[in-house]
Amino acid sequence: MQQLIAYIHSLTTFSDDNWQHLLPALSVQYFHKDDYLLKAGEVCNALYFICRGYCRAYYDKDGVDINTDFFFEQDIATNINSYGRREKSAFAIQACESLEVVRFDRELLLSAAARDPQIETLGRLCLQRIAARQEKHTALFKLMSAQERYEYLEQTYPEMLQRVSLSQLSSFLGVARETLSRIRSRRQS
Amino acid sequence: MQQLIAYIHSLTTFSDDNWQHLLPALSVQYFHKDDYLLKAGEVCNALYFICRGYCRAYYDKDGVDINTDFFFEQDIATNINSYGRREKSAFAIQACESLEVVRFDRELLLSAAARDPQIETLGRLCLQRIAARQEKHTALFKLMSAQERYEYLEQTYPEMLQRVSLSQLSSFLGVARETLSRIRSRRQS
DNA sequence: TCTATCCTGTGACGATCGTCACAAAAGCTC
DNA sequence: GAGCTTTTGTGACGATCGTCACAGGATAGA
Repeated sequence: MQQLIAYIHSLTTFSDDNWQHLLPALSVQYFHKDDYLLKAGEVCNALYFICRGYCRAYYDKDGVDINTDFFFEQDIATNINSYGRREKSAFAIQACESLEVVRFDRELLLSAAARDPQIETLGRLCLQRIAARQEKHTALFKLMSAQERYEYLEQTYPEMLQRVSLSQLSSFLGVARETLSRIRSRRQS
Repeated sequence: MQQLIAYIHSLTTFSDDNWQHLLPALSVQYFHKDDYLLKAGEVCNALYFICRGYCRAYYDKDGVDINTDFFFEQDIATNINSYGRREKSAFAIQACESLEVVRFDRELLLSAAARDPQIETLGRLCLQRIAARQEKHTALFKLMSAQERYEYLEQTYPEMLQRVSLSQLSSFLGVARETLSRIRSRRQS
C-alpha cells in the first residue's frame, strides 16, 4: 500500500479525505506465477497496481503466445479497450512471478469518483500516463529496426531485460526468438 | 461545433451548465494545408478536436518523414507525452488538408475541470479513448505482418486508405513505399 | 545426482523487405 | 494543352528476418 500512496502523490495532491473515499474501491490481492489477472474473452472490471512481481499481457495467435506488454512494480496493468468500452478482452494478463497487487474495482471506483472529484482527477492522470506509455511504444515500431528497439529497451528499461526471458521478450519486440538471440550475440562481441 | 457537441454526448451526459463552463477553454481554429498544429520541439498546450479535414503526426528521422498517426473528423489530435508531461514534443502535427478544429486550451481546460467535475470526467473519457486507440495500434505491429496490417486498415478504416496517399501511408504501416505498392498490386490481382 | 523440462544458441535456407534506379501515371499551374 | 512536379509502379539485388532442426546449458524436482 505504501507504494501506491507514493505513486498517487507523484501524480496529484491527495488528502486523507480523498484516501478515505478511495479506499472502498481498493483490495490487496495475491497471484501465483501463471495465475490470470484477466483471461481472454472476459470483460475487464479492474485496474491492477503492481506492488511486487510482474505480469504480462499476451495474445494467443494460433496457439503461440505474443506478448504485447509487461507490467512491473508501480505500473498499472489493465486492458483499456475492455475496461473502457466493456468489450471482451482480446488478450490475457497473467502473472510471471508471484504477484502482489492493489485491485481498483471499476464500479466502486466510478462511484468514488462521482462523490470525490479528486479521484476523477487521479483517474484521468493514470490514463494520461497509460496513454503516454502506449504512444511511445507504438512509435518504436515505426522508427526503429529490431536491433534499435532492443537497444532502446536496454537503455530505457534495463531491468526489463534482466527479468524477462529472451523467449518472452522476443514477441514483445516483434521478432522471432532466434533473431533476438542473434541480436544479443552480435552486441556482446 | 455541432460535431463536438455530438462527440461529447457520445461520451457522457453534459448539461448546458457544463457546456457554459467548458466554452471558455474552446476556440475554433483554421489551418491551411501544411500548417503546423504543433511543431517538433514545442511543448503541446492543447487538444485539437478535428471538425473538417485531417492531419498527421510525424517524426523527422534523418530528414525522412515517418508518420505515426492520422487524425480525421471526430478524432482528437495531440501529443500525450508532451501535453501530459510538459516535455518537448518529439514529433510534429501538420494539416494534410485545410483543417477546421476546436482547440482545447490546456490551462483553461484545467481550471474549468477544477470548477466542474463533469469536465474532468469528460477529460478522463477522452484520454480513455486515446489510450484505447494506441493500445490497438501497438498490437498491430506485434500480431500482424505488413500485408495483414494493410488488410486490417482496409476493413477497419477504409476511409483512411481513400484519403491518405500511398507514400504517406507506408511509414504509418511500418514498411517502405515500394513494399506497400507491391502489397496493393498483389491484392488487386 | 539423475533426469525431465525449459531456455538459449546456431546453422541452413527460403521468404520478405529495403534500397536504388528509373519509368509511367496523375495532378497542377500557366 | 504544354510543361512541371508529385505520386505510384516495377525490376534487380542485397540485407534482414522467420522457420526448421538440433545441440548445448540451465533449472527444478525426485
